[in-house]
Amino acid sequence: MRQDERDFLKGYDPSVFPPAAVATDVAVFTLQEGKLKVLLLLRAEHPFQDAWGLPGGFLQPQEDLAQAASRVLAEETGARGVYLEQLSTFGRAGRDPRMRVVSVAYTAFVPWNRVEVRTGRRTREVEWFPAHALPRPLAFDHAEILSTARARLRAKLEYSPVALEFLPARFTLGQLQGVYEAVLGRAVDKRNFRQKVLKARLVRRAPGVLKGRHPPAAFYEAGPGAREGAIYPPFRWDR
Amino acid sequence: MRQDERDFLKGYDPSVFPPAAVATDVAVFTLQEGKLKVLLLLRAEHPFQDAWGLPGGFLQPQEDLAQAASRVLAEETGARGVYLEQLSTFGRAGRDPRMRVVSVAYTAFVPWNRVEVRTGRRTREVEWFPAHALPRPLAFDHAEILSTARARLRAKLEYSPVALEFLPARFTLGQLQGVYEAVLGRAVDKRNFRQKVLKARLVRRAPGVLKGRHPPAAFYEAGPGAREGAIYPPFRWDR
DNA sequence: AGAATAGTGTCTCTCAGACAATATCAC
DNA sequence: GTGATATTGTCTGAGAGACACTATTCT
Repeated sequence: MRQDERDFLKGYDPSVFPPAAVATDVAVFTLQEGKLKVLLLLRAEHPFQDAWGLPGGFLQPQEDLAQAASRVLAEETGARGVYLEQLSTFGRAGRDPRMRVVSVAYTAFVPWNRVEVRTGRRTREVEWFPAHALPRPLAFDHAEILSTARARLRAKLEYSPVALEFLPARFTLGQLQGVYEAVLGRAVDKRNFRQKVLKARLVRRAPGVLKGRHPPAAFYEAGPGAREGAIYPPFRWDR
Repeated sequence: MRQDERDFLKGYDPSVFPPAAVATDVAVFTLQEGKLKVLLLLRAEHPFQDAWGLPGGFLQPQEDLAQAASRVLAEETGARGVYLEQLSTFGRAGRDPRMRVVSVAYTAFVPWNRVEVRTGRRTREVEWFPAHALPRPLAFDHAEILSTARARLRAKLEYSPVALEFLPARFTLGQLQGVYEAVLGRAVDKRNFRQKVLKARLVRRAPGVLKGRHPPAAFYEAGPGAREGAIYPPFRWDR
């Protein structure tokens, strides 16, 4: 071994790497029947066996954090191809009864019915719960993670095009308005809403109409103002 | 051992906790001579010996993440009593040549001269660098952490009272405007600026004036509109 | 016919941003 | 006196938000 190689390794001392496992938890939101819902699973194994919790698991050696989150989500719930965004990291000592675990939480927003959900590994059941009626108690500090995630979602709604992530490529303005109303938890004025999303170029007309139980509604799609986390003009509706 | 205790431990299997160390890195910003600066240290040990990098270190067994960040910052730079905010977590495989390390990054914004900085553990020098003239290369992925931190700072400036964190309890409007100009990197109109911060109640008049090299400037302090991360009316100045 | 939703326009008020001249203090 | 900074007000244009009625489709 050459001198420079020895120097290189000099900084490695196992005693400076105290044991803390790295995990990831994933909060997936969707909109179903006009309500904001979260994907939870009934845990089949300890700890917190038989409690509901977020999909989660440990980081594997060669995996990036986002990859781990994506893999864990797929393994435990079957949901694939979901775009995940890092939320925050939770590492309170004692949050996992087994040992010190630091968990990097991710969130996702998906159109209802775009993800296939099934019961997976370490899981007894997988189910969408209304965000305002979660089962209690949740495993670990998952209640805290979820409340952080909801706060982030509400904030992002006002300055980013997140709302579109809940919808398929083509949607009606009524559906889009429904997303805002469900997340914000209040009604918004239809005329102001339409005027604003169109002026901001958040959406633009797409071909076709949705024939529904009543008058046909025009389809819209993401507009040029909705490019990847853009939309600086903040959105606020009514009071 | 009782059955329930055995059940409890059943979930513990060392093989599911692959070795990844948890670390923390801290990006401290300040304003000095009208320029945004970052606190860096010259590393005295491997890896990246003799390169500049952020203060950082490993999580200790009983420590919360924020505590670890605070301790590491104090040990390596002497800065104490700094309010830290979690930024994001960086965990790309290979970001540390020794082993897999996941780092939870924190940021802080401090008034120039409110922190005592000195050379500390594992450190050869500690110095403030202008944010737009950083030494290269930086250790690990610290360049990426810093650019994320700067982006976050710029965003927060517009909808939160972060700017006040760079200033002492009493300050002049000229100083406050200087913070905005340094972070945004452009000039803002003095009249619009004053009108806006006062109308938004971000600041209010404090007793006294600052006698300087020229006309005395009135002191101001944080106003009722500046309570902990509030200020929803987004700030934008000029173009 | 009735229920449910789609679609549409105007007004007011507030705020963002452009813009310039005078007073004060230290040297 | 000079240089540097403090302080002050008005106008215009854009956007937020309040507000109500008609048309369509399905049952």
